[in-house]
Amino acid sequence: MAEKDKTNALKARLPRGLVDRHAGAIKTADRMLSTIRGVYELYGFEPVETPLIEYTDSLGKFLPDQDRPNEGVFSFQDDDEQWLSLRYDLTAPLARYVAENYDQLPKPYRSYRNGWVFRNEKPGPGRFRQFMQFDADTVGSASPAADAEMCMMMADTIEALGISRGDYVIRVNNRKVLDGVMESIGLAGPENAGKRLTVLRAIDKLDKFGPEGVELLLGAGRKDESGDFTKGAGLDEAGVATVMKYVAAQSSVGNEATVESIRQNIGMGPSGVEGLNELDQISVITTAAGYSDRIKIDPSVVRGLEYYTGPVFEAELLFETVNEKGEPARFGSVGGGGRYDGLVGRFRSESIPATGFSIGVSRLMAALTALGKVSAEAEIGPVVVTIFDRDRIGEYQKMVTELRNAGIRAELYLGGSGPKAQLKYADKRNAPCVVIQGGDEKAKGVIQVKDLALGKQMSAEITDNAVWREARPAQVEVPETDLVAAVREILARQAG
RNA sequence: GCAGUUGUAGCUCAGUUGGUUAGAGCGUCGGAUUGUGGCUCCGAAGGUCGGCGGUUCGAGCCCGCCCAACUGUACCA
Repeated sequence: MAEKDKTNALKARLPRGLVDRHAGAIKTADRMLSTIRGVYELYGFEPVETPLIEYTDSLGKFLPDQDRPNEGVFSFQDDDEQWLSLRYDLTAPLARYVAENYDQLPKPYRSYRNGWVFRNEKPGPGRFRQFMQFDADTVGSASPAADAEMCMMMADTIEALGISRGDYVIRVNNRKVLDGVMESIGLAGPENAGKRLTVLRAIDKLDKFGPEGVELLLGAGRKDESGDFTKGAGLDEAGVATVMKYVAAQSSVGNEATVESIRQNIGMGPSGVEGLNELDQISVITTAAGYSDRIKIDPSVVRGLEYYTGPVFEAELLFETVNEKGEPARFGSVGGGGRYDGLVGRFRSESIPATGFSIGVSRLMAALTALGKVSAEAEIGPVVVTIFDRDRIGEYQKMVTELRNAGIRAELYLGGSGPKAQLKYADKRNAPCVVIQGGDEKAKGVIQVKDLALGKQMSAEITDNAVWREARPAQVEVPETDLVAAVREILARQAG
């Protein structure tokens, strides 16, 4: 049975839509999170954390049906048969938390939190089944000032992360205005709910397909590039014209002009007018605060279709980059949010207004990496102490401990290979230097310290291997007692 | 879900009208150099050709079904 049965070996594989994170990505993300946290704290928000698992009904999902219990969310049954789910966003759990602790919390309650969320959907480029969000919410304020603050905080956060003004925009709209447009084309009432949804989705596609695509989706339908056909909303000509006019209402002059243009061009009922008034107020507040160049009212913003009840907003990156394959890629939306006045109220007899937004940390990080705003380069590894005489392993460990006590990252080579492999290992670890003490050095009471970065530079000029080995480039011999000092010198040289 | 494309070594890919033992580059490991990361040279390991069935004297190649991945689209609470 000496031979391993390869055909039965377990295949190491990661489920689709999930990723492993290496050291560099973790450190980069930590720095980002800390930057975001700083902005939220500055605005006066305080942290709160809820678990990854909630009762399924708390998340707003009906009981999973028995055939496909995991449609959209990852769900499972507790031992008391109650359905639990992995959270798919941070808003629904917050609503549950606020409702459950309502009496103790200050109102309005302003909080932030970050964490992993899970969606059981088909993954795609920039779309994962586990990803991180960083949310902030104000619960208990119905004022458009709360919505305006969210927009401004989003803008500040994006800039704090190193994205320049002009490379992003916060687009703002209002669900009540969209409802008003629906009414004006005769799609009011419950019997038109399905059609309204189709129209809203068509509007939402403006930045993806352009006006032509939206027009097709409002009418008969649209064929995608694989030849598959998407059925349209089937509006009549007048309806299509009204919606297209609405979508085109965004003014380059300014937010007030955009609102005015909608007001003039689309006749809508009281709810739509209320929405426009809210947009006006947001516009006034953000302009007064000096944000009018970054926060734009945009009639085509729709956002997720379920729980938003008023203003909705979306942070979009405007620059283009190329992906690994050299194709042009846009990052698009990296965050969004809106007012959800009904969500907390589901748990209570009273209605509780709330507004908030969410930043897609994973996607934003991809964008920042592409922009070169975060370093993608490997971190400096530890100093590696090599082992040349196996029976003196205690002495090598002592050197490692000495370095650690001096506050220097260091490790003992723990593998079983020879000197060459040990140097290769140190190289792969991106070690700044290695410590070497063979029998010769031991006899003299000295050690060798080799600067790997400098050695790499010097190797470019040495073509003959015998010379390369003989020269022992970038290597210094010092008394054992000078170990820490010699290593420090190399670290200082590399840092400078 | 729907549509299209693609599945050959760890990775990127060749593989002729169906014809013997399926190849290359990179990577990995080892040696030249048993005490030194690079370069060079030499060598080795690594494959049920996505799976099952069919046609055929013979299938990586042809046919059918299935699976998976990718892209688009839909959905995204």
